[in-house]
Amino acid sequence: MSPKSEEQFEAIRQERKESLKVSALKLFANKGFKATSVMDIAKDAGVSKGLLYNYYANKDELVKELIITGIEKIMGDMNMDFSQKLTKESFTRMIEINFNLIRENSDYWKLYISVLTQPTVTKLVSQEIFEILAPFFMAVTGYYQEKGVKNPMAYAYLLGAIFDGVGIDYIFAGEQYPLQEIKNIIIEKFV
Amino acid sequence: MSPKSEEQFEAIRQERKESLKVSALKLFANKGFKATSVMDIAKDAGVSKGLLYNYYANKDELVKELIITGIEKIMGDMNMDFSQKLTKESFTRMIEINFNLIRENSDYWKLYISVLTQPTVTKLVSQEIFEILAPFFMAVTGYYQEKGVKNPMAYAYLLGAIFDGVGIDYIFAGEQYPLQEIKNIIIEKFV
DNA sequence: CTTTGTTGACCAAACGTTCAGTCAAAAAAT
DNA sequence: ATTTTTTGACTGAACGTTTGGTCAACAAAG
Repeated sequence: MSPKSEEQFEAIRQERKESLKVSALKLFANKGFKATSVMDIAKDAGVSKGLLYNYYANKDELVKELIITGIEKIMGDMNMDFSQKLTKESFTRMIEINFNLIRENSDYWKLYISVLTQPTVTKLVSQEIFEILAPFFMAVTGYYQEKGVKNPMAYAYLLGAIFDGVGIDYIFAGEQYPLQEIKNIIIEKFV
Repeated sequence: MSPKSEEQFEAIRQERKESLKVSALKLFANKGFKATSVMDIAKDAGVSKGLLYNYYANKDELVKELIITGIEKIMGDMNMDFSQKLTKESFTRMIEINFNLIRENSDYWKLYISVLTQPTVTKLVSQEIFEILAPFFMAVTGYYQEKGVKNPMAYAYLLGAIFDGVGIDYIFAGEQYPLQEIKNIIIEKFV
């Protein structure tokens, strides 16, 4: 019936979409959303400008998908079980994994931070980000509640802010930034 | 010799430049550098596009001046005397002033953060920012050295990261963000 | 008149987006 | 085997806008 099987076409499409996403992530993270043109992305992925519009309705939808799958990936890598309470050990492990992510997955971090900053992009995804991060936030709050601190929610907010701040400064300062030492201080003070 | 005294002209020029800076700051902070057009700025300031180029060589120079005078203003408002050692009291006061700045001067913060993020803009001012922040960083490091912690420099970096992270999250979350409570935790843990 | 602030029409370049048309590959027909 | 037909991924020229930046001309004021 058809010249190629649907599975073959699907495979080709997934490959191309992935290739476009890889290029777009790299460029958005290192040049910024507005500063990256659709042509830049297509060139980097080795395809024509038109093909990008076969796979994504527009530039906005592309960045939206990038951010959401990015955060989901990071949350997945963090490998936390939100259904049960955090222990000292799992909490420490979570912090350590997060610091590894900052170093190893810095492009995702750059994109995520630039989203928090650039209001044009924020509008597109703020609700989704909030929903994805909610369980994480709840778990951390629960941990501090258990610990009996005065203001568990503020602690959770603060920890999130620290991750954001360390990430942004690491991006800015580069390899010389003392990630290890800072991680140790945080574990000492906040576990 | 001149139809108006040089002082009069200078006053007019300073007024216009200031007006353009106010508009540019507002728009850069809330729309982003790339997303804000020169026309946007001129309209907001109530002047023509051409006049902007009478006062600033180009868009880059405008944002550069904004960022540098902005950080200098914040550092000035922080009112720290770097020539002498920080005490528990002055250190606490510094943290409190910084938190006030986050709330009261959020446009400067947004711009500063977006600079750290957007590589196009970063290149323009990274050296200057580094130089302006250096004394602050040294003083904080000295404080922790005096305190006898294991890694004073890492503490200074961490405190800087916390300011950045709290600032960015406050911008993102808005008025509901528990700035006060977080400030108290920081003072409790880091003074 | 001279000087200086100010304007807005103007420009080339770059932008996101569209779409008529091309092409290799596979199925169907011969 | 060979030819024909059908498919959908893929291209790139073209479109309408918008951009950062220029400049000749004008306004205002001594």
